[in-house]
Amino acid sequence: MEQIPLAVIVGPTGSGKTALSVRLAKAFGGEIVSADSMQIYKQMQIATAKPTLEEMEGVPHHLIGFQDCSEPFSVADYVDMAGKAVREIYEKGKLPFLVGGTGLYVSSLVNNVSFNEIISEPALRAELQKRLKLEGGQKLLEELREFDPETAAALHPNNGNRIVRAIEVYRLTGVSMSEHQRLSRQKPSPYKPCMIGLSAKNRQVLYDRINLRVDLMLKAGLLEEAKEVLSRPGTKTAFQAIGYKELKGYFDGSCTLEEAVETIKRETRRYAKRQLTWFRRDERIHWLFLDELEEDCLFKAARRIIKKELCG
RNA sequence: GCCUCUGUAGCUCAGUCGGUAGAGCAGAGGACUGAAAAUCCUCGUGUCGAUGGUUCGAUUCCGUCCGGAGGCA
Repeated sequence: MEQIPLAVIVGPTGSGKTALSVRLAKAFGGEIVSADSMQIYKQMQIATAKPTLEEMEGVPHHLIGFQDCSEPFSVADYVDMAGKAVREIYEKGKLPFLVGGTGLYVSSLVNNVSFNEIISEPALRAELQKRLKLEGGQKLLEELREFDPETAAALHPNNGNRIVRAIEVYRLTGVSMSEHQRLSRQKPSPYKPCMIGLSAKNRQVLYDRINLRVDLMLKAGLLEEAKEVLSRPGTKTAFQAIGYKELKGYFDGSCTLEEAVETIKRETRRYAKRQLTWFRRDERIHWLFLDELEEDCLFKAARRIIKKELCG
């Protein structure tokens, strides 16, 4: 089976993925498919650092700003949509670029995890959540152990969400979570990925960029955007975005603007750290460091890697 | 000039009735399959301001010096 070449650019927030990927896409005649769980929303621009039209420089971008905050969205939807987008780009004779910082989305697509059946039931989940609150994680974890010892062994009693989900899966399908995971990895990936990771050797360099970017977001009108987003209905998922919920305290007077901004910066830094943890374990990634190479060299190095792996 | 308080982890501070010390925050590492910017786990050695003295032994007691805060003049 013919494999679809796929250039993948990952890295923590604030590492400069957008600028680099646009430049690469122009050099290769490519199009960009975003792998970002928050840039999908229509109403969220500034806080998600969504690329503007100018920043896109005419390069077509997919899966950005198409979803309403009040509509649910999941990895399964993502893999489905992104897979289609990648194939279309490829069939047009262009090189698809997968660019983003949501590790789960990237790996699910690249490794072709299949989420075929619809297995989610809000009522059941709500019931399990209620039980989690009343009976505690330990109790549910022991229940899970009876039909899925493998997943139970990997979960901590405090990680309620995962326990609930694992029980939900079994109740709805009669198949355990661990078995589902095995089945979802059966099909070989149709992609031939070339993965590039953008980061900084010195963590502080990345943190300085993040702090600066948050300040710029404020100047760009983050407060107004936050008021607007917070006043509308939104799903739990959409409201997880960093940059809005942290400002609630300022709006209702329980903290100063300065304190709220510090929280945004700190949460963003922690998020970047978690992203690094996620990406570091993928050995296919070629890492480039923005505090080691000038922007031009970074671009050339990335171009060389992609040429070698995808065009050679 | 005198008096009082104070100096302990990156920060804020506990504490050791003399046997070289621990919380919160910050930070670091990790996990991750339908909420993932979420959720969760693990991690604390630092000339206890400097220097003399007492002591088997001082971060702890005493003296001196150097920072910092306040009070009286």
